[in-house]
Amino acid sequence: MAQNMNLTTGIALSTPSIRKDANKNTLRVLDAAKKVFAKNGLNTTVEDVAKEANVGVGTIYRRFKNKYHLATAVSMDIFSEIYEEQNKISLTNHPADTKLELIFDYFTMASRRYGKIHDMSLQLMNSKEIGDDLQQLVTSNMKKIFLKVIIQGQKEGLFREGDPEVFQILMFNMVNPYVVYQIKQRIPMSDIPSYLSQMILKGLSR
Amino acid sequence: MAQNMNLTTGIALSTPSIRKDANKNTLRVLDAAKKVFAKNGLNTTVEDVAKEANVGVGTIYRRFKNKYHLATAVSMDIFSEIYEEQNKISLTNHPADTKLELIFDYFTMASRRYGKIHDMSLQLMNSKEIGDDLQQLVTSNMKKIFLKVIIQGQKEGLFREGDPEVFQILMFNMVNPYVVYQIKQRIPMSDIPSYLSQMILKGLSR
Amino acid sequence: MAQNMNLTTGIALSTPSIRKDANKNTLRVLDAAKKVFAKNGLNTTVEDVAKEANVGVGTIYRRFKNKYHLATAVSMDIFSEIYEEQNKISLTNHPADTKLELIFDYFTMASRRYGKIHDMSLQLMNSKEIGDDLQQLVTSNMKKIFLKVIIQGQKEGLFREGDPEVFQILMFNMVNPYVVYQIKQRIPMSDIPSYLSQMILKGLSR
Amino acid sequence: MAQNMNLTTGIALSTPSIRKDANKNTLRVLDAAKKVFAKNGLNTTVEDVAKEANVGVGTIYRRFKNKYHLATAVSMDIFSEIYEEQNKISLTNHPADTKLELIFDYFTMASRRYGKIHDMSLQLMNSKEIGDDLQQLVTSNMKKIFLKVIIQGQKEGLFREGDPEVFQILMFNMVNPYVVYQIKQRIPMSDIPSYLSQMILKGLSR
DNA sequence: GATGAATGAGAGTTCATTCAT
DNA sequence: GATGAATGAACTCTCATTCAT
Repeated sequence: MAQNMNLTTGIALSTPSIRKDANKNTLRVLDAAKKVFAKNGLNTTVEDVAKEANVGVGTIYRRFKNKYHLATAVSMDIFSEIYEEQNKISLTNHPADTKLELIFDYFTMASRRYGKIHDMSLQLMNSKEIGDDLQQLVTSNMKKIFLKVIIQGQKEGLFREGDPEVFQILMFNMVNPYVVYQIKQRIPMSDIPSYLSQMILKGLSR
Repeated sequence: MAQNMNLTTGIALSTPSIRKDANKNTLRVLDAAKKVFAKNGLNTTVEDVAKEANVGVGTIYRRFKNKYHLATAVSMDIFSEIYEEQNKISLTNHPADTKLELIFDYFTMASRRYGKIHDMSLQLMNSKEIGDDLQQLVTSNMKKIFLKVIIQGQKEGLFREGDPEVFQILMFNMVNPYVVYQIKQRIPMSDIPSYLSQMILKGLSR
Repeated sequence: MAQNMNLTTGIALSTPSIRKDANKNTLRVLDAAKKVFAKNGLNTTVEDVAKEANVGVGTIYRRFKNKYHLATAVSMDIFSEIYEEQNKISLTNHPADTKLELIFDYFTMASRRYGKIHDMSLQLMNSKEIGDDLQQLVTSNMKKIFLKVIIQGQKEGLFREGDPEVFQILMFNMVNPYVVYQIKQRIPMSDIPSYLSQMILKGLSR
Repeated sequence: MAQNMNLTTGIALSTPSIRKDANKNTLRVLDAAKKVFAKNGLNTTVEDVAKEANVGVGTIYRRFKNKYHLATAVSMDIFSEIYEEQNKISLTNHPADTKLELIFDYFTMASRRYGKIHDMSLQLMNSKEIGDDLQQLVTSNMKKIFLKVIIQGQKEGLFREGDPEVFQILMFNMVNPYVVYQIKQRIPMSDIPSYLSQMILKGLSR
């Protein structure tokens, strides 16, 4: 339980989703925060969130220890969402390369939809003090999916040998807001996932 | 060739001065800024830089219009350094794949050495208002090298077809501080470049 | 009879005083600001005001967008007060010359009592960007009273012909802190209003 | 000598004009300062003046003790200029009312031409610490002319009785930048002096 | 529990003045 | 004498966090 203790007021999470057992106000705050963080990243002020959520700032601080915990919760919420979708994909019967293609397709879209949150999450994850829970979620859960598919691909003879964890890191980081932002100025959004997955699939191929 | 050879680029952003001692001070500020930005990224305060440089804050503002201009100058300085090295590599007679390997080797090392500056630079480049000069340097110069090598590789039949600019974006972003930070917790630093370049070379191969 | 009495029960202003529906703390800030601005004019620092009001600077910025808005509020508050008194006078049945005498009497006293605020207000009013509200109050309301009385006097045959607006400007500016400051070094304060009004009444007489 | 010691480096002034005996650089600074103070008032920075004068800031500080002494010198220079002209007028054979008209004519024009300097001068004169020299010039010299003409007028039976000094103060303050600024939005510049002098002549008349 | 006013540390920036060259 | 780089106190303004109601 301790390991999955969430960031708010100690509600244990049995799964990555913070939304379960969350009280109504927590959800309002979370959704509002998602909106404003997507727009402004970590520069968002707590008051902005409060306004968007139609609650007082005090309410936010009752639910979340501080601004960074809130930001982390938002990140976790979104990554949970992505995780669940990707998990579904990983459980299908497709070959590894198809799975990766689908996974990237979804990831790219999400990365775009959530604006500066992806970026923000990376910042949080790399700031030792507060990034642990997020680290946990992404590492333990999300990355496991990438890993599973990579290993599957290696077994299927589709991907070359090499440390699957490192491959996973490369892939995970290949789709980031900067990449999406820059590529979309060259080619249509809809083509981005295919470029990405081809690059990765080729990169992994023997 | 000396450590300060390439500082001209960063200095271009500063208020030029006829006096030798003034420029010397600009270098002191720039070097100090490099140090503290590497450690703290954009969260660095101007006073931190001043302390590190043993100058008053006013001196910094005499040289650089504001904090972001200073940060940009630092970024440009470092990217210039990287650029020059990569340019040398690109001018050799190696085949495209070897060149990329060497380029990534150097890039990875630099990315690691300069800590949060790489990250900071990405932030700056993607913040329209202040990132223009940096954009310019990286886009016009550095990326051109990637581009040249990619096109060379395509001509040599080593790399597959596709928009070279997009490939270049993918490659450019593939080596970033998060990747390096995470990978180095799995494998020895010295192995990172080879993983990266293999991934990319494969990714580009026909 | 308290200082604020007339603000709640007095004649309604079309440009309302900020004191209405202002909460307790806003009034504390406003009163403190009045005190220190009277002493130091626009050189006053926000922290000075905060200290005098026994509140944090943040409180001031919560109430007033910036220092100039605060200064404007102070000016408006004082001019509102003066306006109300002058308005009362203008509504009496006295002949125009008597009215002017009374109006100037009050104006002179107020100008003296509020020290550098009168001067500050002039500065604010003539600084296009921030002086609009103040401009509005003074122009639309206060000056109208002068105007009304001047026109009345012209009708009564007491004052000579000429653009009443220009007369009004001359009168409005004739009573200013510099004048009062200098005259009071020559003659007793109590004699100042009579000198002023005689000068003006003569100046207007046919 | 002490009484007329000027503000710069102790050069004694035999007349109100600071320009006499002033070295070349002092004049350059003075003229530059006149230009920028006219535009920006006391907000002008010393560096602005230095740039306009094409000298270093150090040179300014060699010539003038500090910024306020420079501002005072500028004010004195301009008032000296006005003084000299008014003095000429006062020495003619016109009756007092004509003289006043001419004096005001010139004063109004000068007030307009020198932009924010008039305002600045008033500020300086009323700031006990630094305004003494200026006070001196204006009081001892300039105001004497007003005074002389007023007394002449009283003798000629043109003006009513009353403390001439107070009249002089009223007149001196009646022409100020705010008045001119506001009136010129109502009537043509060329009409302003006549309005002013009529107001004053009437105001003084018996 | 909810609110949002109050707090005040802290950041960026300016500029009068000094002083080494 | 002249220069202008350096200084740092001072100022404005922001915003995460607290706490009385």
